[in-house]
Amino acid sequence: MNVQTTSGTNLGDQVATAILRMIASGDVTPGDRLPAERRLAEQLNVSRVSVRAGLQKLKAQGMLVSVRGGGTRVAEPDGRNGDPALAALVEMDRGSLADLVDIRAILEVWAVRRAAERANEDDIERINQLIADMSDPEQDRATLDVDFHLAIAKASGSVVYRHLLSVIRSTLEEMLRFHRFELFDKPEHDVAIAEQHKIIAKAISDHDPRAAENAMYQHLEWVRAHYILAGHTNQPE
Amino acid sequence: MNVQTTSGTNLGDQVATAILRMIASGDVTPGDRLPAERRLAEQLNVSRVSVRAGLQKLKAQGMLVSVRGGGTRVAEPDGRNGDPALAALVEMDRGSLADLVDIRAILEVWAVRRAAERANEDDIERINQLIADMSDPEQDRATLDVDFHLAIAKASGSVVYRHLLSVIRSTLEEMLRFHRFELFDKPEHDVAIAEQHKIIAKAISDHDPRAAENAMYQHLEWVRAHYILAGHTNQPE
DNA sequence: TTACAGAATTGGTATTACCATCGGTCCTTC
DNA sequence: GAAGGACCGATGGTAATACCAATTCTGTAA
Repeated sequence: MNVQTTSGTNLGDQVATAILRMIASGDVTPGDRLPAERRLAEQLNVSRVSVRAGLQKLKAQGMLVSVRGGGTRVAEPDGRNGDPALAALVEMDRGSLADLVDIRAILEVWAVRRAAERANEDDIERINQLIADMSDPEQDRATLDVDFHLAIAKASGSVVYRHLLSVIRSTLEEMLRFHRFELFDKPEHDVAIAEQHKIIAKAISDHDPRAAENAMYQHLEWVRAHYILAGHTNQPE
Repeated sequence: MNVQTTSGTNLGDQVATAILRMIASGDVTPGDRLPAERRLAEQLNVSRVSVRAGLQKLKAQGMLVSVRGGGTRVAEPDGRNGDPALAALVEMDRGSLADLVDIRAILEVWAVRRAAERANEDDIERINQLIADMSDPEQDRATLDVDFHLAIAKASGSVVYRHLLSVIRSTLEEMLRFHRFELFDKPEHDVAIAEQHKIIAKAISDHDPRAAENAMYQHLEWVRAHYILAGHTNQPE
């Protein structure tokens, strides 16, 4: 096979699109190991240098993972890393942190409406299971909270949303961690949050988009008021 | 200088962080040309292969731009290209194209509300100027339409929003172009769109967030009905 | 001063070689 | 027969060298 059939200016990019095609066409699925570099070089009729250039491009985007001696595999769609450019922007302009929280909120509201519309039995079961787990004092609250929102993301049935959310979420977490925001975990808050989560879960189970949207909005407003931006204004320092 | 001082497992990543440091410290600013690959290899005491690996990582993230014979430069924070991972997702699941349009819509609604709240004199003047230009048959409609939305993005005063929008927009355009969607440019549509734009512009000028939000929502619904998804369902082919 | 030709610089590709790590095979041992 | 370990091949990572293609710089001539 000759790689020249693909468009692009340099060979590395052409190799990247060739690999991308393999993934898009389903020849290799997440978790699969793709052909060795030397073999790819032979198949695509380019040098190993160019193959590595193409692979490195995809690895930098988090689509592939290589391990020395073990091969190169297609990464799971989850666990994508954040957008470095976005992180840089937020870093340069601290005020935009509030915007990021804001935008994430409207995306979550959108997602929960979709989830109420499209959620299947498995999704609903998963969500209700998480709600039940929250009554268990043994479980870790923070993890359950994240899982709850991830379950909604999955129930929304939109890979695009899941991707955008993961990008925003990781950037958000990175920034919050970097600036040492304290997320005071008061026990009385858990009760309120658990109650809000229950309302959201019920709306999804009932397939009531309007109610779900509303409940999520209320929840996020509550969280914003009590946690992240408590005492912080929107002004750049 | 020895690059071993930086953390990381492979040399390419260490080179990348070294370059990142140069940018972060202000040694090189956007637009500047950084040292040639051979020189970097010498300075960092690694081979040119490793230098290229590091540079390619940053280039894949859109932070650097190389031109054969011209050198490698730090990219401007604006003009970032889209998210390849997002494009790949949409490519794999054509149905998510509708989601992308949907999400862009709610982001635009959010932005126009912010614009109505925060727009300053310059922003409003710019927007009204574009509205005026739309009456000029000499001007290119498509360009003006894009500029109009960009002007609103700027007026929103959120760099985060501008970044996310540019990511989504470029992916959207890439997909639409790739699948050869026809954007029928009927003259009678121009009149309707111009009218909708005027309403949006007025709401921003009046600093009326509610009205702006509403007008933008109406506009995007109209566009969706008449253009992009006309005759296309949410089913993968 | 301007215009152009040529040299030097720079990123892109190919080839070759070797190292570090992982995976599976095969042999030993109990 | 099963368990453990040594071994060897495969694979990704790094290096050195050479050459190509495109750009940029430079010096000369008009």
